[in-house]
Amino acid sequence: MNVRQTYHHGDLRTALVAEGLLKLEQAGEGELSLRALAKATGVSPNAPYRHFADKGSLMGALAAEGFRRFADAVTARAEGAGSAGLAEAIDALRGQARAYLVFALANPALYRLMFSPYGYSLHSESCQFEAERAFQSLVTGVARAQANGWKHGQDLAPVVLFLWSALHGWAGLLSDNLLPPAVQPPELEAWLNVMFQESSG
Amino acid sequence: MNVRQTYHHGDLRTALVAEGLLKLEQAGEGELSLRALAKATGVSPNAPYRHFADKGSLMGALAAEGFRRFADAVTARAEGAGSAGLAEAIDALRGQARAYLVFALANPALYRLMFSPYGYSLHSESCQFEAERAFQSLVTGVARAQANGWKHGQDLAPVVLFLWSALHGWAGLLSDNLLPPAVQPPELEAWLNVMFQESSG
DNA sequence: ACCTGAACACCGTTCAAGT
DNA sequence: ACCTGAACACCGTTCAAGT
Repeated sequence: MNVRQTYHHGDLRTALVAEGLLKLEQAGEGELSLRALAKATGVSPNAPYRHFADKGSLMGALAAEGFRRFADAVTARAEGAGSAGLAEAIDALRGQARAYLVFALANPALYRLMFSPYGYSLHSESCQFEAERAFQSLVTGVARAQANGWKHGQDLAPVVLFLWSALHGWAGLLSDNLLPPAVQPPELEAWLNVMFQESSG
Repeated sequence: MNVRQTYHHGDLRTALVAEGLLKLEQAGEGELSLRALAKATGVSPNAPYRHFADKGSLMGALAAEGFRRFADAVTARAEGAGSAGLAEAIDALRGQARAYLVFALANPALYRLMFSPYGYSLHSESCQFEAERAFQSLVTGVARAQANGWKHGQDLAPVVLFLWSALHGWAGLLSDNLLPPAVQPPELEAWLNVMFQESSG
């Protein structure tokens, strides 16, 4: 993007990350190459290697920024609720679930990168930290709901991991376009009801 | 693998698919290149193009074989149960869920390919057909459980898609190694209990 | 009809060299 | 310390040519 006059870029690292986040949602992860990113920031094909050990590290930096925003989005919804009762605890947890899916569906390529099987997040300490922050926020939300009687009598861990599975799975099925052609996706609230509403309603 | 004496291979298409399925679980999707596959079957780099339009079509053929096995695994568990009652209906559905996860965790790279965001399954009609077969089996299972009172009062579609989300998500979280380092995955049955067991148990 | 060989435009990555 | 240029070993894909 930038045409550069000086020999040194100035802040190539930041520029690469910014350009990467941009291109990610425009073109998808498959199109995201080191060389193209270098070209877009007006720099030679191997200049990125002064700032990142390899492509995986650059991807890790993008994922880290993703996890930062993601953790903010998921924890923001958890603040409001005290321990007032079952309805409030479930409402708060439901809000977190909603925030999770809204983020994933608004940033599908970034979400995919964050949870990619290639383990980019292992390249970045801050990934681990931010991912843990988001996860703990879910744990807290579930624990509060359970303390008020929701899914009573089950261990905390399986309930948290089941809820996370459902969120992760729905994010993937929708944003990867995996539903059979004839299937109309339900409203988000109807989908959430399966987890959070009494079945007799 | 094969050293060939004749100019024509004989059944290159089958050989490529077989070799592909082998390499997939050995090396993962990232390592699966057209050229390497051609080399492994003892054929020139572009011989595959006589049998597949492009790499996506070859991947589609692998995914198709995956969906065939997958649909078999998931439907096999659905046969046994008549409409004897709630416990039997839930047991049957739970069996399908178990079969789903056992398949996904036994063939992680194949499962990933089948549900990859790159839409390989769109290249193959048989993918769509077999995927639909597996999906309908889930729909039937959920409908039978609902007819017996499970998740009563909710629409069929959201319940099916919620269950599928949870299965798809758990398969991904486990096989892509996405759990935070400190988190011990629960037993499969404990995880299934969150969906299928009364919370007061 | 099926396969080979050479070529093209891309990759990630490395190494010597420039400022 | 940061960047360039040329090179290497890979890709997917195409096109002319061989059997």
